This record gives sequence, structure tokens and C-alpha cells, in this order.
Amino acid sequence: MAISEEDIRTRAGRPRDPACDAAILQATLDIFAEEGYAGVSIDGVAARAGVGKATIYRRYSSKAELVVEAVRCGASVDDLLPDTGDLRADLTSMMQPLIERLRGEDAKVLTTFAVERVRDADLQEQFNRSVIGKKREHLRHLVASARDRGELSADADVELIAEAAPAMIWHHAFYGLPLDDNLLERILDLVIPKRPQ
Amino acid sequence: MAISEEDIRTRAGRPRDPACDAAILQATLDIFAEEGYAGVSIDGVAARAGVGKATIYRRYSSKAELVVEAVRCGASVDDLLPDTGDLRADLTSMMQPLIERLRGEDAKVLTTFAVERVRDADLQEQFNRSVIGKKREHLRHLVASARDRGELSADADVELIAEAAPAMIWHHAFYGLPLDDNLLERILDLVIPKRPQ
Amino acid sequence: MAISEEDIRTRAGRPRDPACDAAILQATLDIFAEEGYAGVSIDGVAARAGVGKATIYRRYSSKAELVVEAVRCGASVDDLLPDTGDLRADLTSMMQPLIERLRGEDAKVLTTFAVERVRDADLQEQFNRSVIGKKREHLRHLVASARDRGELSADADVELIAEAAPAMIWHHAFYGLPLDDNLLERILDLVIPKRPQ
Amino acid sequence: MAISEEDIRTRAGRPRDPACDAAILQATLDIFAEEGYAGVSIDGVAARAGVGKATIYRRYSSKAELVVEAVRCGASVDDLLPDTGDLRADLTSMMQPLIERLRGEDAKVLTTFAVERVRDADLQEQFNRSVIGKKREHLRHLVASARDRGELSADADVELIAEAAPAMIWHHAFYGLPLDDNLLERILDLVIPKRPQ
DNA sequence: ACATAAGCGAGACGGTACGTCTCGTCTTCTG
DNA sequence: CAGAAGACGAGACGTACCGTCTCGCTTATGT
Repeated sequence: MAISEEDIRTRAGRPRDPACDAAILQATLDIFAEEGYAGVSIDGVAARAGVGKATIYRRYSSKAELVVEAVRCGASVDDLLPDTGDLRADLTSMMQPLIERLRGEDAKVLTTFAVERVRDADLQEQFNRSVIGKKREHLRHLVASARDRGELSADADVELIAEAAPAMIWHHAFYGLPLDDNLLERILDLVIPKRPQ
Repeated sequence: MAISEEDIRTRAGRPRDPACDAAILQATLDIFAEEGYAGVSIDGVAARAGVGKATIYRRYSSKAELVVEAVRCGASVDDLLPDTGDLRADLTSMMQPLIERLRGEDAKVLTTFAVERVRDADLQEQFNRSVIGKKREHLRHLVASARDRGELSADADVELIAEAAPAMIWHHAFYGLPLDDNLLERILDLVIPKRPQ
Repeated sequence: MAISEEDIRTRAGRPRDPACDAAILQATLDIFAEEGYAGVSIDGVAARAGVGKATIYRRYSSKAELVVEAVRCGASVDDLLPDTGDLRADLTSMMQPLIERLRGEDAKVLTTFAVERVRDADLQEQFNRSVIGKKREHLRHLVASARDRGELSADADVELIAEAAPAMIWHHAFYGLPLDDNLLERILDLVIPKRPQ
Repeated sequence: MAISEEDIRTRAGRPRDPACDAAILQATLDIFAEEGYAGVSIDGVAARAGVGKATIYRRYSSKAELVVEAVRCGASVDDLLPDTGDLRADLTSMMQPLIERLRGEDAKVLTTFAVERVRDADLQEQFNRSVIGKKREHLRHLVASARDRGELSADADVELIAEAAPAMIWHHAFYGLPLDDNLLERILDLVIPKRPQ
């Protein structure tokens, strides 16, 4: 979460330049993708963005926070949170983009980030708070709803079913196992009873 | 992997002091557990171990290598590969120790280690060959056997079921989700049809 | 005064590199002469000396201290204390070198040093004791002797006459007034009655 | 010299707030006395004066100019320039206030300023132009007049006599020599032949 | 009377330098 | 030779100012 909440608007003084926001995040993301977390330096980001260091520290209080925000925004990790009433469909539309990104050009950024995140406590903390939390919550909500309306059995393990897809997708990514087109389908077949045709 | 192979023994001059080896690894593990990877600094380890920096660099060529080695030794992972003919029991005796360790003092250590493994191609390959590979192969073998003898349906997704337990356990560890006593049981309930009593 | 006293010698570990000492002080003096105090930056000195910043901060705890030390060493003020029995001649041989230095390359350096001396109580006291003190004492002695032997009138203001030359020379230096060849002669003409030929 | 001349008066728009002028100068002076020139920062002055930075830069084009003005006004250095036809009396009424101030509470401000002035080229330049210049010019004028009317001998060293008093007074201040009540009289006795009673 | 022009507090901006910290290497002395 | 101590070149960290530049508001004057 950026340093200042959204009540910034009506503050006195010169307002923040949105062009700077963009330049900073883009520069951060570029460097992160090229060099990894360790390769990101505030001076480097500032130079690449054509921005003073203070302009960065005015927005993010540390390197960790900066990188989290950059990845969150830049890699569009703030996905849609669909709720159509069809569990399989909803899970598919939530998780399929992740698989696609892990196969595409964002793969390096995402994997690097997922890894670095575990390494650095700040990064972890920041990321859990800002992104993952909501997503996980929604997954749980979808599964619970499905159980409540009978799409799953009454004693279904909501928590575990909700985590199953991300767990296995990332597991495949980490170990270099193939991220086939039908992977998600196979996962869902495993943890959700197939719909009667 | 340590800098010097095992032919160190018969070198000329003063032999390496084993007490140093121990002190360095212990200090590294302690700091690592307390402060995380970023909190480990060579100067810090040297000070805590009462050792010169050169004494560390003589053994490990970088901070990353030092930490990995420390973890590998400190939290030795010598698993059994059981095959009793009871899928549930075998999976349990293979995975339960992992959960236990991820809940204990070794948790941080193991997690970071898992991460480093993903990061470093050499490390990855080496570990796949020596430890993880065998384990994964055995898991697959257990599941396939179970399917063959009818414990699972004939069209069971062997690959996926074999990966399910480690995937979800590590997932829980990575995100700080609770590693309850019954977690493994719940995972197995999810991916293996309960045996009819 | 440099950070570490002289008992450094017998310390453990790698000794300080004297070449660094020299390079740092020389670089500082050069930049100081070219750009003035404000133009001296630690990064600049480090770059010019081909030295890391830490190597400077290991020796001097701040920019001010660095510059003072550099000046003190670079423009050593080892004056003679003549006593020929000819007041005019003695004063001339004591003060003329100062004028010459204040006209030469050392000018900026000496001026800033004089300033720092006034600023810093410790420095002031130390210098009064070591160099300036002796010099002032000797000046007073010369004037008093001259008075006693009748070269000056019996009621001559010894103290004031002794201070006159340095006071006016430094005054000229501080205000950028010209330090002409005949300045000293004019000063002496003013405060010492010309000898009847 | 302040940025804007006196033709400000009849400008259009909102006139400058005199309360700001005062607040800025006072804040500057306070901080200068407490922390020295280096301790003065525009942000600090603005904060202490309860004023925006632009309000300062509208009046003074740099930190050096601001400090000069503040000291000049605050310490009332713009003395009278008397011309009664009695050299001794005129010099006394010009220099005695300086001695008094160097003994009083302004001492710290004045000394700090005199010292810092030498250190910082901007400051020096500014001060010479705005304050010292006129004073020195007047001193020279007084001495020259005295010579012309026969109060001094025809070959008197006008320049030097004019500088003598400030030179020796500041010299005493810098070296912590006593600023006695009769100091000025002794100086004048030294450089100006006593009037025949 | 009300537009114009400037002053004002606040604070963002691109820079530069600060003094601290860590990295991985190098150098000396002692056992 | 190993080991402790620690200096070294390099360079990132986060802070503090600089002097400039918007903002939205307030305050006189001039038409």
C-alpha cells in the first residue's frame, strides 16, 4: 500500500505528478524483470525514470514496498474477482490468467517475485497485505457458496479446495513441470466432482 | 556446495579447524532464523562465530552459498521411501515429517532453502537428482501402484495426485497458512477417495 | 584531529595504507584549492584519490575534519623564531613568510584553517599551545626587548605592537585586500617609530 | 541587498506582508546563532517562521543573501557614519559599538558570522558588497580628511590607519584576547599621534 | 464592483551530497 | 600455512537541503 491514503486529494500544496507515478513503477518493473530483486536499486530506478530519489521515497518508504507496488500494478495481478454462481467457471476465470502469465513474458517477473517474496520478510508482508489476501478470500467465498448451494457436498473442505489450484499451479512453475493447456482442468477434476453432463 | 572438495585432507600446511566449520554454520543458522536471509551478513556471521571473514570465504564463495550449506546441514532431510501397499499410509509417512519440520524451528530455514533451490539452476538440478527426484519418483510409483491394484479408479490422474501433497504443504508454508495436525489427512481426503470402511 | 590516536600501531589486522592517507589529503587539498570549502565533497575526494568513501570516513569523521587535517598537514607552518636584536628585521623575518604564503597557492588553505581554528575550541587551544602560542610569545618578547634597550619608547604598548602585524596581515587576507610586497614595511612604519638614520 | 529595490511600492497585486519580513529575519538570526551558518536551512527557516519557502526566495535569492541580511539587520550592523572633523572622536564612535557588541550577547552571532563569511564565497561577496564596503570607504575618508587638514602628517598611511582599528579589534575577538574598555584608546594611541593637550 | 495581479502556505519536483552499511577481496601479524 | 583482525574499492541505502515549480487561497488596487 502506498504511503499515503486516498485522502491526499484535498491536501494543500502542489499535487503529486501522476506522470511520476507511472515512470517510477515502469522503471521498477523493467529493472526487476531484467535483473531481479537484488538488481533493483533506488538510484537505478530514479535514473531510469528520470526522477529524483526523494520523489520515490515520498511514495514508497522502502525498496520492498516499491517493488511490491510495481509488480502488483505492472503485472496486473489485481485480477477480476468473478462470481457467476458456477464454481468451475469462476475458478477457471480466476486461475487461467495466472497460468497464461506463467507461460508468457511475465513469467520471469512473476516467478522471480514469488521467489524473492519468500526470501525477504518485508516483501512477503507487503505482498500478503496488498494483493494475495483479497484473492484468497474470494476463492474461499466462491467455494463456500458452491457448497452452500449444493454444487459441492456439505462436508467439502472449503479451505483446501480454495487453495488447491494456486498451490498446484505454482508448484508446477517452481519445479519446471509443464503448464499444459489442460492443467487447470485436471486440477479442478481432482478437487471438484465433475459436473454431471 | 562448499568450495573445496574432499581432497582437502591431505593438503600441506595447517589443517582447517573443524571448530570453525561448526561455529560458522551455527552462527549462520542462528542469524538466519532470527533475522531472515536479508539479515545475514558475512561480517555479522564472522563476529558471532568469533571468526575472521577470510575463514568464511575460504569455505564458501558467497553469502548465498553459505546460507544454503548451513541450512542443508542444519536441517538434514533424509527421508524414507516406504512402500507398504497402503497408499494413504505410505503418503502419510512420507509427508508427515515434512509438515513437522515446517512447523518446528527449521521452518524458516527449510522455506528459504526451498526458495534458493528454485532460484539457482545448478542447485535445482543437483537436488532433483539427489533427493527430491527420488522422492517424486517414489510418490508417483506409489500412486500408480494404488491405481493398478484398484485402490484408485483406473482413470486417476497419477501425476497430479502425486504432486498434490507436497504442492499444498509447501503452499501453506510459503504463505504462512496454518500447518495443522490434520492438514495432511485433509489433503489426502481431497485427492484420494476415502476407503469404504 | 584525526579519529585515531597514535597507539594504532600495534593493533591487529591489516594496517592502514599510508598511500591512502597521502592520496586522500592531496586530493582534498587540490579540490579545496580549486573549488573552495563548499566545493569539497567526500565522493569527489574519494573519486580523485581512487579510494572508497569508507576509507575516508575511517580516518576522518566528517568533511570539516578532513579539510582541516588536510590543510594542517599540507601547509605546514614551521616558523623560525629569530632574535637578532634588530626588532624591525626580526619582525620582518617572522611575518614575511606568512604574507608570501597568503599570496601563494596556500592562501585559501591557510585562511580556511584560520577560520576553523576560531570555530573549534579544541583546535584553538591546541594550536595556541603548539604553534601560535610560541609565536605570539616570541613576538611579545622581541617588542619588550626592543623597548628595554631603548629602540622603542619606555611607555610603548608592547602587547598591541606585538599583535599589530599578524592582526593586519590576516585582516587583509580575510577581506581580500592586496598583500603587496611593501605591506609589512608599511605596517612596521605605522607601529614602530622609524629609526633615525 | 534584498532582491527588490524600493520601486516595489506601486506594484499591482497584493503587497508584501511586512510580518513575513520580520518573521523570516528573526527565524534566520535565531537559527544562525544556535547552529551556525551550516545549520541554517531554508526549509528550517521557513518552518520556524511559519512561512512558505517561496516567500523567502521572493525576498532573497539564496541562503547566503538571506543570512547576510538577517545578520545585518538583526545585529544592527548598519552603524552611523559620523564625520565631525575630529578623527579620534569619529573613529571612536564608529568602532566602540563594535567592541561593545563583541562583548555583549550579539558576540556569538557576530563572531560566527565573521568566521563563516570567510568560509563561504557567496557569503563573503554578499557581505562585502552590502555592509563592509561602505564602512571601510568611510573610514578611509575620515583618515584622509584628517591628513588633509593636518591632523595627521602629510605622508600618513591612510589605507593602513583606516584598517588598523577593525583589524585589531577582530583579531582580539578571534583569539579570545580581552576586549577591555581602553582597547580602542590604545589602538588609536598606537596609530594616531596623540593630540597635543 | 469586481477583475487583475501579486502574495501567501504548502509541498512536489530533479538534483546533489551526506554519513552508514555491506559486499567480497587483500594484507598483515600471531600461532 | 590457518586464522583473527580489519583495511580496502565499490556502491546502495535512506535523509536532508537546494532552488524551482505548481496548487488553491487571500488581499489590495485600478478600472
